[in-house]
Amino acid sequence: MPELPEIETVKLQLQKVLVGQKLLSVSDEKYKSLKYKSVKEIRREGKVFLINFGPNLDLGFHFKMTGQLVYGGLPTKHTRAIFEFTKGTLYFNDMRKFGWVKINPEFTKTLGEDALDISTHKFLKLLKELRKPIKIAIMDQKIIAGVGNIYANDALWESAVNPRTPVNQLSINQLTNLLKKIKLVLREGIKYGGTSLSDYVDAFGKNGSYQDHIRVYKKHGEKCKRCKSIIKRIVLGGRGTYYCPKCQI
DNA sequence: TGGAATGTTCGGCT
DNA sequence: AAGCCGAACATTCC
Repeated sequence: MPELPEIETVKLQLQKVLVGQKLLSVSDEKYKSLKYKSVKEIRREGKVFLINFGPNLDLGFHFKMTGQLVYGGLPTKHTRAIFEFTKGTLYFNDMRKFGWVKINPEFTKTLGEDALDISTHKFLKLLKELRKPIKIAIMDQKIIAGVGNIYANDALWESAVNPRTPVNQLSINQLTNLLKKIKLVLREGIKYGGTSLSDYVDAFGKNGSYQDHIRVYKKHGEKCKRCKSIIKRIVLGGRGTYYCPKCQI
């Protein structure tokens, strides 16, 4: 469950059911130090999901491409870790095995400020000297944390900026507006419970519905919702990139 | 069959 | 230094 809105959706759901519960059993020895401890807090840092069991004791999950964190039900063919709490069981499923589950992951220390929280001032300061394409910059987790391919494509379409434009060629106004649009599409993603195009399901195994509101991601060959030109696909930084060649200059 | 897939990291080249 | 590219991770789907 890849990007910020999907992790945030799971976070909001599990906050309601997991806080206060005691961890009774774990599927792997490496998590045994958490046994019989209670969940103090659930939080999200960028695309990382964290369960806190006390001072400096977090269980962190990264879903990478196909991870799922499902509360209740039964294990599946792709279940990689199981955490049994007093009132229910949490399954970490990951078909492609790129994801990870770690105690106190160091990875979170490398993350930039959260995409939903970063100020315009800080965003401009971090970006304005860069010469790399704007899409690469906003997906760089060390710069801002949480934006992945779907929402990066859609935010760039919303702000009418070409994904390939070098950051230092964008005006202050364009960058300011882009940050607004990044936050807008992320909030919309959360509102719709995330994007379920392939593997993502929420903490109760249900699909999100942002896929019904996507602007350009994977829409190549279709008409732009703004100007009716045909959406184009290119590859940028090794990732599929979708944009309107007419209104995203 | 080949290519692509919501993420991240690493090595190598310019 | 900064940026770019391809490969790697493992698996499925079209």
